[in-house]
Amino acid sequence: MTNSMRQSKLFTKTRKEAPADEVAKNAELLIRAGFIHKEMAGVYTMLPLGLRVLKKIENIIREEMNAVGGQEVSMTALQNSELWKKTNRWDDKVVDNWFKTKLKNDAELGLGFSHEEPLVNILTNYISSYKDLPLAIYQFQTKFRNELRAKSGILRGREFLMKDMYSFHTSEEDFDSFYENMKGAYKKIYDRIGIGHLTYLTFASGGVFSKYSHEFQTLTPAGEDTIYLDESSSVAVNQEVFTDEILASLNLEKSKLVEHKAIEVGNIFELKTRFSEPLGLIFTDEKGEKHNVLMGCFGIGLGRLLGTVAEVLSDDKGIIWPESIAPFAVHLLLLGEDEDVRREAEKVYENLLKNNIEVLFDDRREISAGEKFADADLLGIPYRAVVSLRSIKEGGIELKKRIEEKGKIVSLKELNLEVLPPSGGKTSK
RNA sequence: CGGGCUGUAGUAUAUCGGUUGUACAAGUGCUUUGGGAGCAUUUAGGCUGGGUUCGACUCCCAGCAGCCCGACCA
Repeated sequence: MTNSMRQSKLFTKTRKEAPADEVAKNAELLIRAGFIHKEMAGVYTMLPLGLRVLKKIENIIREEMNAVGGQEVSMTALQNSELWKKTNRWDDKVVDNWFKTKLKNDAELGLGFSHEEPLVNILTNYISSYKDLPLAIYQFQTKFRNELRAKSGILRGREFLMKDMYSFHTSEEDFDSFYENMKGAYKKIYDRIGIGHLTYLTFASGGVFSKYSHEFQTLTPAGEDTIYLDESSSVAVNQEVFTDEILASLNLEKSKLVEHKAIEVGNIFELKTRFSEPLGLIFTDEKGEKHNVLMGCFGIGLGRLLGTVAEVLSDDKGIIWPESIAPFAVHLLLLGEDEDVRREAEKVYENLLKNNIEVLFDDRREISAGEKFADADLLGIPYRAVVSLRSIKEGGIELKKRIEEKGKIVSLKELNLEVLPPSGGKTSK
């Protein structure tokens, strides 16, 4: 990914009007700002700016997955139906959101909505002893889900990029300790992406695999889920398991819980031997006895995360990207047609480039100052640096944070110091 | 999948059973340049297929597409 870009060369353009066919704020803002393009209902293309954000989210997740010992792979979207028949997940009555297709010879294929089956199948080639375990394997991969109804803009699509990790263990104890590590890793991800303060660990239904699962839910009225939050302990319960029995088991008092709408931004759960058994993923222990491998599954939808940030971190003028995932660190604006001012702005641009600071340079001619400001607010890049006759007269560059009302005049040197990425916030061990 | 609503230019909208109007965007020229500029000029539109009618973008039917509510959602 290039470090910088001239806005005059960027093929996307901002729009003043919201698209008529989007009601969700996340899609409305992301489309107006030119981050995404709607291909059809629930299917969105990533444009240059959106892709930059997505890649940054991906890298944050990758760092945290590697920190807990994850090994990255990339599995196929096309799925062998035979494997899924062995686990009884091929039938449309069992999994109703399959996209299926056929080879020329009429053999049936699926487009993966999840990847337990192929990964377990791969590992039967490599795991035979307790010495081969534990393992945690993950990927960033496009998932296909034939949703009956796509909705909420980019939050619930039919095709989306997902990080899915699968873990493999010899014992419940080993699984449990890894599961706790993953809770921590997920928390770090949400903190680093800038929605940690709104995101809560939530008890949810366990579906067919186990009694409960855990979701990470980000509070916003735009959410599809309803959760009940205990603010003192920061623990929440999804409406789907909101029963007296479960509240009691979690030591939660019903009267203290507050109802919220929330977006599910992550889901972690235990698989036990649901897939290792039918697919024959077996290890031999120290005594020479054979057992099915125990598994866990850990998912995060990246597009949904991007949409959640747009939904939650925005104002009436546009998006407000956190520095950690902003498409660029600085939005440099050149105002006016004065040649000296232009030379000065070019100098600032070159200097930021040299210092490896990601900058989007609005060098466009024939665009009014007001329009450039409106664009800057809409795109939501954390720092706005203005070079104009006025800023030069006042002694330099006007630097303003997206979240602030007023800017200040800084020198080129001060600009570099100010916009350098924060040193903290990297992966902690 | 049940229910409801909607399809007019690249975008957002208006009117109309009888030559579709406007704004923004785009092109050209001039002016303007600190909060989505001005003047002039040009380009560009009725989802698809049937039906009713002298005549359909408008009414009717079907299809397709989109949105909303519900159901569903490892």
